Amino acid sequence: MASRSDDNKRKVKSNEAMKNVGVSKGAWTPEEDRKLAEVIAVHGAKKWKSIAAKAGLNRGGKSCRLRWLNYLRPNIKRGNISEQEEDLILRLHKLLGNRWSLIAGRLPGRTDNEIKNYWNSHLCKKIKQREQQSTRQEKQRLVLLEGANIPEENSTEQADEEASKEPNFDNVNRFFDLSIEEGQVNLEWVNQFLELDEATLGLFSQ
DNA sequence: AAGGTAGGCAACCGCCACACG
DNA sequence: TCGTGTGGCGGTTGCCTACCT
Repeated sequence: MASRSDDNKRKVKSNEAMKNVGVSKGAWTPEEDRKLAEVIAVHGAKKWKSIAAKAGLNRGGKSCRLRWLNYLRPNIKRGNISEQEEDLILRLHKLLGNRWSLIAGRLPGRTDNEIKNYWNSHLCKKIKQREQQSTRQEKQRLVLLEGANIPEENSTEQADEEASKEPNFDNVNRFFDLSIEEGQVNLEWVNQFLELDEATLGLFSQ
């Protein structure tokens, strides 16, 4: 049974579709890429709706923007994400969560879309494997502690509570505020936040 | 060789924030 | 101050390809 919100979504969707009547969708052709790049070379990458019109493209402004940012933009790197980049993505994701554009901002030549895709197709699995492994290790540890009757230093509940804490976005926002000179920001907390133990990192270098 | 399946990735969708008149 | 248009973002979809049976 479809919910009311589902119905609303469908209505919105059909309205969107009506707005886009006559607008091309799907994969971009080399010809479209060429036209888009030419117009941006002349007029710059702003006012995407007018860029689409000037290029004579039957595309929406959003589509043009996405194509430019994710594919046509100069100095863009594609594929072959290095171990260093992967490590940085993992650390930044731990710090920021799914704020892909911010993460991409710290990886020159990489796009938010690429990083998001890479995360969803590669790193997500690694994280799950890591979690399963650490759960197993924790269970083994508890069994051993129980057998030896040793009191725990830190309960799993406390650990879970720590892990579920929201990142401090005030600090995060300051870190990514490029208007602030680096020297003015105390980066000590970043170092603390990004410190992963060697065992954790070791799992990703295997 | 043909059909099925899973993974990767480009592109789209919908929401939100902001600029501008 | 309000309404509208546009751009930016994260989530999601769907196509293509490689691999498996």
